[in-house]
Amino acid sequence: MGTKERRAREKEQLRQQILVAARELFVNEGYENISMRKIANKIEYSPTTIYLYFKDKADLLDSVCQETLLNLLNTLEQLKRDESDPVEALRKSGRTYVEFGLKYPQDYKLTFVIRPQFQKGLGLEEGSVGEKVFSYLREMVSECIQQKRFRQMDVETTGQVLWSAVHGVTLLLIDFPDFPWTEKDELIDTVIHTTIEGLRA
Amino acid sequence: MGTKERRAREKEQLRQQILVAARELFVNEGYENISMRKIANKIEYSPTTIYLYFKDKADLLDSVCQETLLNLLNTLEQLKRDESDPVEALRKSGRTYVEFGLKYPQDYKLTFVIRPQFQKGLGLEEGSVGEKVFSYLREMVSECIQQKRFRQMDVETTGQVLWSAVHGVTLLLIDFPDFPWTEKDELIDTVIHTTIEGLRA
DNA sequence: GATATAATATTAACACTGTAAAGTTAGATT
DNA sequence: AATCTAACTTTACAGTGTTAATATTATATC
Repeated sequence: MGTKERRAREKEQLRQQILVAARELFVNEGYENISMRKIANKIEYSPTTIYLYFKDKADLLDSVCQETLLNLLNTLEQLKRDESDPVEALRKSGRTYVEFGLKYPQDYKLTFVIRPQFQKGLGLEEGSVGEKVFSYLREMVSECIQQKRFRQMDVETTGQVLWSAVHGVTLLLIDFPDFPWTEKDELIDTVIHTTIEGLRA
Repeated sequence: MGTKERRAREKEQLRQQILVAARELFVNEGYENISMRKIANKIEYSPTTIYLYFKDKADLLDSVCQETLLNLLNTLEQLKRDESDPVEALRKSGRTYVEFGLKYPQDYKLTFVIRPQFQKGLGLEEGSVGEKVFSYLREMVSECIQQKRFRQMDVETTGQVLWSAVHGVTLLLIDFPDFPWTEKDELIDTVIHTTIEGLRA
């Protein structure tokens, strides 16, 4: 009989329900302004039910962030296909990365800034989604170096330099929205362009 | 009579005492793990006394961060003097900035990541310490452009690109200490070097 | 020196937090 | 029909930021 399967499905459904509610609340009101009780209210369960699905609030955050990373990975991988020039591909990926961060600013902060504060292990372990995102970057960079479009530098270091640049501009734009930035798109393009020029052979 | 002055001095002393205690606790255990009661315990006053000196916890954080910015500004300005080559001066400033962030990682995060979450106005207003830090950067950049060592680009944009790079690498190193980074000093140098190369004329 | 005044600090309280432990209920298995 | 088990809730605890009311202390005035 399929009752066990149905039950398992229902359980997974509630888990998802919690995740959806938590993400929406975290994103709209900030992680520290959201209590387990508020999440519970939203899904119409008692607060402690959440603890049957997630170890604690940090674990719930963790799961929300895993989803965000998966989301980011999918967004990036949609690009990869149609592009012969590896440098151009990298530029586009950079833009997409920053745009993702700005489209979901709170998700981005949650994943790359808030979560590390609560969760020690950074979620970039072998086989994790985070690791896949970085692998994606590594491959593109590797291509650029192999085709001698970039200086013959360590692939890892090169990737990390690029990550620093896009991460930096993303966070600055998110955190200081009132700062008199250069027009946003221009700034993003310039950051990416400058970094890529600096890496050129 | 100097009693009024002495009183004012004493009041300022307690204010400082609170700030010192708050910074130490925030930095060692994280902003959200520190309660007003814990700060009060440390200085051996009742919790509500703090509210006579600071509007609320966010305001207290704000003041701590102002000090951090002043600290950063002083550290940077100590460099400025002895350096004829503006590009080299900029490189050194970049290194100093990142090193400052890594030396006081929690202070850095508090100032540039946590605070914006609570305090809307970013503390870069006219005449503020934050504004002075950015002015410092602007001047160095301006020098590089005027001497045609950099591309003839907008000074503001150029500064923002540099800020993105150093901010990015600083935060990544702080937030993901377990990531298999390239050797730290090498990474920092490469980030700064790459960005500067990308800006070169 | 006694008293009024102002500055400073404290106590008590409120509504809320994350979460552990124990209690309840509904459905499946025997 | 009795029992077991998984899912969920109730209750409780120790701690949170913050406000209002109160108490204490130090100074100024008489």
